[in-house]
Amino acid sequence: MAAKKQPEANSGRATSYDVARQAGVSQSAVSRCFKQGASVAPRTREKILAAARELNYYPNAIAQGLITRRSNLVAIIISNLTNLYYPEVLAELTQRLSAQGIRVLLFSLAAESDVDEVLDQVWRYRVDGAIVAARLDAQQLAAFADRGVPVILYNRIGEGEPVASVCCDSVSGENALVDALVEGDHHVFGIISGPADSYVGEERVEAARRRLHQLGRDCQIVRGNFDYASGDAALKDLMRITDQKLDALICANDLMAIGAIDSARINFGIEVPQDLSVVGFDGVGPATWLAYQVTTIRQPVRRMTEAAVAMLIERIEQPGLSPEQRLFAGELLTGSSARLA
Amino acid sequence: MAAKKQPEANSGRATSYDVARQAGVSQSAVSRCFKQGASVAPRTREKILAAARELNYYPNAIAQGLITRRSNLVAIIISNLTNLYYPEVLAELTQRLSAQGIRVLLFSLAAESDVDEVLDQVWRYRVDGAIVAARLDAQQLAAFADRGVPVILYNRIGEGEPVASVCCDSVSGENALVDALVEGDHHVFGIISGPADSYVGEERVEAARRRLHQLGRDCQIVRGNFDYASGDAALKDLMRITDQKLDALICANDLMAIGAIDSARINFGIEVPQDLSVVGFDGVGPATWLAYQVTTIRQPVRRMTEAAVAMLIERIEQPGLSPEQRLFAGELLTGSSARLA
DNA sequence: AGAACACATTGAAAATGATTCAAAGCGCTC
DNA sequence: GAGCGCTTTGAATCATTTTCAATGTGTTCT
Repeated sequence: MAAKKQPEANSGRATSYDVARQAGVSQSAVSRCFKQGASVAPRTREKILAAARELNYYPNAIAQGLITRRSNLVAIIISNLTNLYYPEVLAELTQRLSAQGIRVLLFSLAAESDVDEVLDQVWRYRVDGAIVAARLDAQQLAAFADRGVPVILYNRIGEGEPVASVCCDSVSGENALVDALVEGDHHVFGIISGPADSYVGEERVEAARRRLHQLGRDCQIVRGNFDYASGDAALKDLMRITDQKLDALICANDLMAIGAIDSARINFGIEVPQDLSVVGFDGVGPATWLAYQVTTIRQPVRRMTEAAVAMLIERIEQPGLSPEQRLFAGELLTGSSARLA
Repeated sequence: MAAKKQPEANSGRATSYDVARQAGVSQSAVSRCFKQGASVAPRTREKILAAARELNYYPNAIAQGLITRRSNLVAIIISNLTNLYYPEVLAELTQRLSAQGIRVLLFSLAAESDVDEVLDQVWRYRVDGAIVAARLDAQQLAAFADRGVPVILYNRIGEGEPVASVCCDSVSGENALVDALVEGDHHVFGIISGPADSYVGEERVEAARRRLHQLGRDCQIVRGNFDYASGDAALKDLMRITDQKLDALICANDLMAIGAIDSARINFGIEVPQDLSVVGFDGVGPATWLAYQVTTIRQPVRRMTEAAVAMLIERIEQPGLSPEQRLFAGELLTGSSARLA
């Protein structure tokens, strides 16, 4: 007796048959007992639950998934987790999905080109849906559509194909930033872009450039890659190639804005915002740190993730739903990294 | 003909039976064809692969998991994703596990007390193993052991139970920091701790306190909670309660060190490191930013994640393995936030 | 009271999509 | 034609859901 360790007869974990035997009912009764809204007599239910507790029984989600064709798994495909903006998004998404009884299968890409390799795994696991914050080409989007796996794109829209998406509006955000800078009487503009393959990066830069153009301002664009070091490097580039004295710097995200601010202050002895105004995008944690207080656009992460999860679940439950695109306006955060009117 | 959209006959995705029919072989042949090292004649393999390609067939990992009792899923349970240190760890872990053909089921906890709720799901999905960077009590650890699910604790050790773990050595790290500060002729020490329920937080503070004591130095400890704002707040507390002029500040992580540095400089006009030396722990991204260059202990994230994944896979494959504890020494990063000898 | 009926419970069995083992098939050689 | 590999097939298995028919239970009507 004392020698026997595991409570269930078999070596492994208990199955619904074990519970059924223990409770003296049929296996299907056990199944119904764990299913919401199935008809089981109160007395039977109690017996079964007692047996289940005793045997430490937990329904096998794998077997459930096989028969119901619902894995209750959602793939989250995210390109660079290290970007300070994404951890917050990821945490929000997983917690919200969890609350809906959905599990997250995480795919973190080192490079965008890995996406095909992870898709292979996405298909194999028969996920119910996917939230993607990485670049998908038309063919990959079509693959999702063919398989009837709903996708929500996060901060990007389907290029070519119509796909459901949740985005923070780059255009209105950059407009607000540019307008504020122009009203603040800035004249020589620089832009630090994101990496070439970044959707939001290109979108933000293009929006800023266009608005500047509308307002009769010219600008110098240099490429960054969203990280701190590239903000520093890009500022150095700008200082080298700009003949007039740089006045205002628009960065495609906060991290580069911070890199540029540090670089200006420390490498060039430029006062921010007195001599140079710097604005970013995202509203990540460090943007609000005392040393920076970046003037930026804060993405409404909570509302966006909430929308993404809600839209995904809707589409899992009603496959035919139209590819709605939800655009959220960011909030202009007036920090002290820019001299505004 | 043109009206027929999906290549497979059924509505959904193709199964091995569909492929078998298409290729004119038995279903088990298809199975073997997708299994590494099974014997299939070259001609048959080709026929099958062609059929599979045509039908867009991907083996159903759910069904595989059911029969093989290997889900190829590993749970990663992580307490606060927003701590700047964890995204890097998470990205490394998922990529390394991916490379080994293992998928990540992510559980992100808002509070440590949620752990029981996610464990329920962990059991249901029959994960092959788990990597946990959250507090597990003896009972929860026992539950893993009972089910034969190997666990690797990340940056914490099993309290009571012996469990496999991968840690960065707090003691040697804090010793190095304290020694450097003492040699740098500091006298009035402050410590900002982590939240009460943080394992590493307590460990680091205790190690620092003990070393200071050994060297005949006293210290004032105030509580923080690992985030930037709490570094600021804790510094304010310290300034209020310390009667002598604070000389050296030891923070349980970099984020609080950065908060304290900003607060000292901006709220109190204290020069860092001239008037106050600040040290942290982790070696996260912002620690190396130009504005901070925190003197800290950098955790060898790559080696640690590599070890965690390797240990986990070993234990999945050989269930009996002993609960090894691997301790990694961090590297002292001599920044410019502390005045050292 | 007894029959008829609605209705909640229950259990047997099929189905889900793979792996795997024993047994049969096939192409050779001797 | 027996013997020997290598392939291939058929059947059993994994743990669940779900359908369908059967059983029981209580209510109402005559």
